[in-house]
Amino acid sequence: MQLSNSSQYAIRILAYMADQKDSKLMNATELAGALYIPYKFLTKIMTELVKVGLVVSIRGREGGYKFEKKTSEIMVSDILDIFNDSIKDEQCVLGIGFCNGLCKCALHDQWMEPKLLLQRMFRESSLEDIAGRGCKI
Amino acid sequence: MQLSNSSQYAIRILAYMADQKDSKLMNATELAGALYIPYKFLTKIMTELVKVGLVVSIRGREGGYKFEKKTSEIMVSDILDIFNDSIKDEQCVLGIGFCNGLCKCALHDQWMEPKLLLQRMFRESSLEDIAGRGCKI
DNA sequence: TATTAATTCTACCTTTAAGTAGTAATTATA
DNA sequence: TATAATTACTACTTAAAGGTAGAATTAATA
Repeated sequence: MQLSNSSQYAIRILAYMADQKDSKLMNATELAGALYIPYKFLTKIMTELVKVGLVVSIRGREGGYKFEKKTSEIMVSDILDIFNDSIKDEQCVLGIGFCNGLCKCALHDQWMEPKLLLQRMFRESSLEDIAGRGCKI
Repeated sequence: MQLSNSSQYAIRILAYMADQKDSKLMNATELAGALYIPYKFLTKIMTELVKVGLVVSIRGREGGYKFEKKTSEIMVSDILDIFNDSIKDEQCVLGIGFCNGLCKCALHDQWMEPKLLLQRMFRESSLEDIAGRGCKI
């Protein structure tokens, strides 16, 4: 019952970037060092984020990453979607494909409330919202 | 963001068993057939459940499985614990080892509410409670 | 006692997530 | 233009989850 490492890392990276006062370019070495994420794994994740258009990368010397979209427009749920890690409506907590009102799983009703809360939390929290919360790791 | 297959299967198996009116012995073939779970994988899971004392097994002809404890005393959280799938207090949603009041992750506060709901749901739902809910799959 | 139907054990196979390594491509700057 | 610093690409390795196969063990019953 947890997020994948990729999602966790991605959220931490983006929240860290969003927290930088000036929207300066940040490079992989810096991010990996600050966030204790394996460098090579971090660059792999960043490349994903570039591909989906959340951030842009500047290659070459003095290069790095910066946001493509405004941090107020990037929701945590967007990040989870990239790594197939979201909580969609169709997903049954017990893995039953056709769990719905007619034929539902044994936990369907109890699951509904926390599920809705989770969905809301992920969908309504933007990077701007969460940046700067807690410690910077 | 989901339970492991083992946990999902185990919950479905035990809920199904709990739903049988007479607490008769149920064998692996029957359970696998009814619940569309691979037979060999099901027996592997059942052996786990026997080892931790949730069910007893009767070997040999006319054998099968039945509950060791009362279904009102088996909580869903007990099942999740077996497969290292629970939502413990220490677990940070972003995987930070020391996420707590002093140094917390960016999602700490938002995560708190759904987390508590999930914990409560798992901890307070017994097999007796959920048996017979929804369809029998 | 032999047979049969059941669980259990051991070992293996497959797939996926997680992480690593090396090199190519790019670009600012000296 | 050469160099150094950066991201991107390709391919590999490792570990864990998920699942399979077959033989051993157990016990009821004919």
